[in-house]
Amino acid sequence: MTRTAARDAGFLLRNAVESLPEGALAAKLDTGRELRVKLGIDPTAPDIHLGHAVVLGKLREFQDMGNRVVLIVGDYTARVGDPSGRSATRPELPPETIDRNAETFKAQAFSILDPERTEVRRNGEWLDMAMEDLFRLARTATVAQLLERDDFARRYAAREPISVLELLYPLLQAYDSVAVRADVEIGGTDQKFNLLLGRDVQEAYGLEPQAILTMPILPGIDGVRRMSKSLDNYVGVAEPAPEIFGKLMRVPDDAMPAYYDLLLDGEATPGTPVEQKRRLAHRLAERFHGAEQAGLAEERFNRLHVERRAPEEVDEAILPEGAVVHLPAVIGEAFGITRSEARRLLAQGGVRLDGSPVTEAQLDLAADSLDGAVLQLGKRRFRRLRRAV
RNA sequence: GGGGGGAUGUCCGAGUGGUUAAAGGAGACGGGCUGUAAACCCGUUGGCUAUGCCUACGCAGGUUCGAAUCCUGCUCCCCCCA
Repeated sequence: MTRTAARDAGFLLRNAVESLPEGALAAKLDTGRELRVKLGIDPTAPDIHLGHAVVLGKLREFQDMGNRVVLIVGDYTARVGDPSGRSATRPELPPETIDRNAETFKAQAFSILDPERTEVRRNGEWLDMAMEDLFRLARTATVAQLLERDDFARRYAAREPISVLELLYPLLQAYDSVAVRADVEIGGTDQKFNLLLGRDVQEAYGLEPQAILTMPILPGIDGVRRMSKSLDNYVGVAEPAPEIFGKLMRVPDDAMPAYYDLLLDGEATPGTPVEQKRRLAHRLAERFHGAEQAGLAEERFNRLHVERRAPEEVDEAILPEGAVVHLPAVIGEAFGITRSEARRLLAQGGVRLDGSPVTEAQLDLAADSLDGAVLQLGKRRFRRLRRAV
């Protein structure tokens, strides 16, 4: 074993959960050849978020050591739905949605990965196989083995439905490893079972089994559950800088260390919690949008939440026609909420016009008086009103 | 093939003929406070041409003055036996 290989392996493992089998990763690195490091992502939602960024960041490290990343866009497996960590069967997605997501996904992934050392593949290339080939694949595992998996075991015990299709999912993912001849496969800890199964299946197909590497799961901005689009607790890497900044400012204080560990490489975190969080928000906004945008995002945040003023740039909303307009209707139109919601917000003092709270008594207003005014909903939703032309 | 259980609002989950737009919780939103869109406290949470009206408890019918609650058919799900 060369010292470089051992050192690289140590570096790669520093913030990982585990790599199996023991020593396999170092041995692969020791071969000195360009390794094929696989990551599969199902484009069930269009955006890459910080949870993905953790794993993609790890792949980038592999690339920087001269290895090749094989990014598998699971256009085919997305139609099955990964049951990992799920308590229920996923809804089916129409193929057009999957295609669209896949494209956005690829583009966003390159904000982290080095395109020169990345091979992007869609697993529809090989998973759209003949029944005969599926038989061969299906023979490589038993039902008992598949039911070993945590989530299956739990759902089975709780008498919740598990479709045969879902049961098949891990095998399909495993077959990806065969198809691309992966040397290493990366995933979150929730992927451990699938990753390990990849080894068995590769062996069954006469290939050298991959080493696996699992990364911790990044908590979402609720600080509790995993970051995920469907739980709506995510920060997308393609979101505007002010969104990234603001969302990160609301992660609970005690979830901050996880973010620092996994996204900022365990960088030291001096200062009070607010200062730490500001730095976290700034650094990540900067990573995806550059220093200037990050600075502007922070200024905007200060303006909104420290100084309590409207931002400089406010989207416009057109007033309904007529000399007199009904405020709930204006609010509803401008922010895309129902009029009933607008009325409730009014009742709760959540609506301001040019900074002053609006009371329920003033529901019908002259359109002229509203032209150019800034309508505010809560602390952070603003629209500048314009008369209909 | 036989038997049993279930489907409730964004989600989970009460409710078995009448103050039920439907308990409770989660989430979300608003307000207060502040060190942040943290924490904590309070409130709101179907829609609307709004002191009222409309829609809603898997789907379609029916019984009744009145149904989420009873009956019939259908769809889907779960369990047990074979």
